Parts: sequence; structure tokens; C-alpha cells
Amino acid sequence: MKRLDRKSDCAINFSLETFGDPWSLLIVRDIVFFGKKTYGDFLASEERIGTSVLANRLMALEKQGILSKSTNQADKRKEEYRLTEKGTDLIPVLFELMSWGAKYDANTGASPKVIAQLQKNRKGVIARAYTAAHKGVAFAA
Amino acid sequence: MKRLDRKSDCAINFSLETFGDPWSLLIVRDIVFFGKKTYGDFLASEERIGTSVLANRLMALEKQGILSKSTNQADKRKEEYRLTEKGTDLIPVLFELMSWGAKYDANTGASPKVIAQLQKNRKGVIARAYTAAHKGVAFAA
DNA sequence: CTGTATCCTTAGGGATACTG
DNA sequence: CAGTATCCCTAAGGATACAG
Repeated sequence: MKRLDRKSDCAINFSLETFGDPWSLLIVRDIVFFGKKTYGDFLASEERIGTSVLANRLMALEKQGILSKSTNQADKRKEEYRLTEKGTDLIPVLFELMSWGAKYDANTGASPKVIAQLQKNRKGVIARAYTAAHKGVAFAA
Repeated sequence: MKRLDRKSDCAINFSLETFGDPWSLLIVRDIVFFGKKTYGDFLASEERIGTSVLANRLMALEKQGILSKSTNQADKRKEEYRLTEKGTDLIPVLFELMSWGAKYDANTGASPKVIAQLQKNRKGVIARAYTAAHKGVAFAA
């Protein structure tokens, strides 16, 4: 095995091993697209993540420097998770996953026209998502 | 649960459930970047995928319409896997994974300058990767 | 060369109850 | 509200042998 117990030193493999599990990117999505911040927010997502899995993923993402955690000053009971720069740099990845999914998932029912428009506006969409994530608000594509 | 036993109808989740396992994108990478085509090619990859896992992933990717399989006419013993359009449309995803990995994986040792250059040339790089994949040859970024 | 067939092991994840 | 703590369980993956 390679150093650090990784399968290989390929950059793509590194990314997959860092956030390529079934849940991490859904949490990042929740932050970027829906402006979610708290444990309870994530728990309420459509995919119904379990409490232990969520705690585990949040911890891992924080340890990897993708999320940062802080206490809400207005309500000290609330812990808030935000994306670091390393985290917001996942936005282009999310965009491509969304784009591919929209094109090939029959269930979404996105029209070819909408998909083409999405891809055409790629730069602008990503830029606005970055801005929204930075402000900590939801971004509706 | 939602229809088709999916966690949700989100396009991002669809993508993750389709090719978001630890191996599928590495196989696609092997085809795009290294021009690999055969079972033996994939088996010889740095990450050392197991025989049964490989067979399983190839079958799944074929069933999903991401890969197509055909017999080499010159050597009938050889089975060749190629990317369909649905498969080559994963190239932008691969690009972003590579880009993020190059930026944050200390092991790759890519310089900020190289990374910036990569991102600046995004469109061209992706276009050339598409062309290479279409011809069935390796593409060195 | 291109896979199947087994066997075994383990990490990941559901469910649920509970705590500061 | 924001997690821990368990228990269970199964799909996914390593290893190895074998077959067409």
C-alpha cells in the first residue's frame, strides 16, 4: 500500500477517498443550495441520514478542513457548520454532478433546453454559488 | 423511500448513486487518461482492484449505459470497453475531482501555478479529453 | 486473456434509546 | 437542540482458486 494507507497517489483517487462516500457531498450540497447550518438542518434532509452517520461525517469533514464549526452567538445552544475555502472549492464538483444528473436522470425531468442553459451559464452559476456559500445563505440554481 | 429505491430524486444524489462508489470513476479515469480498454488493463491499475469487484463494476457501468462492450476484431479473445456519450459526459466531473485533488493533496505536489493553469485551460483540456476518449486513445493532461 | 465462484472479513450504515 | 451510545445487519470488498 502507498503512504498514508491510500490506494494510490492519483489526485482523482485522493478526492474520492476524501469525500467520495455517499453522504459527504450531500451535506455540502445542503449548505450550498439550501443554506443549512445545523445538525438538525442536515438531519431533516430528504435522504434521511442517521444520527450516528451524520455525526461521523460532520466530524470527518471538519477534520479534513472542509467544514468549520462554531457556536451561534445569539443562541449558544446552536452549533453552526460552514464551508471553508477547501469546502467551497467543492462547488464546481457539485455543479458537474448536478449537471450530469440533470441530463441523465429521467426522474428530474429537466428539459434539454434547461440543461443546456445550465451548462452555458456554468461560470456565472458557480460564481453565485460561491458568493452565497460565503454569505451563508441558500443558493437556488 | 422514493421510487426506484433511491434515497431521493435530487440530481446530485442520482449521480452519486450511479457512479459514486470507490471504483467506477477510477475505471472511467483509466479509459480517459490512460486509454485503457480491456479487463486486464483495468486489473493492472495502481489501485489494485480485485477481480470480482472489477467484473461487478464493469457490468454495472455497462448496464447503466456508461460503458459499452465489444469484441476486438483483430483479436477475438479481447473484449474492449469504451465510453458511451453518457460515459464521456463524466469527463467534466473527473476534471473537477482532479483539479480539487491537485490543489489539496499534498502528495501530488502540484504547484499553485500548475493548478491555476489547469483551471484556466479548463475548456480546452476537457475538449481534448473528449476527443481522445472518442478516438479511444490516452489523454495526458 | 477474461472472467466466475467462493469464502471470509469488515466498515458502513439503519434503528433506537439515551444524555448534557 | 445536538449529539452519544449500542446493537444489529448487510452490502462491499479482499483473497484465492478455478474455468472457458
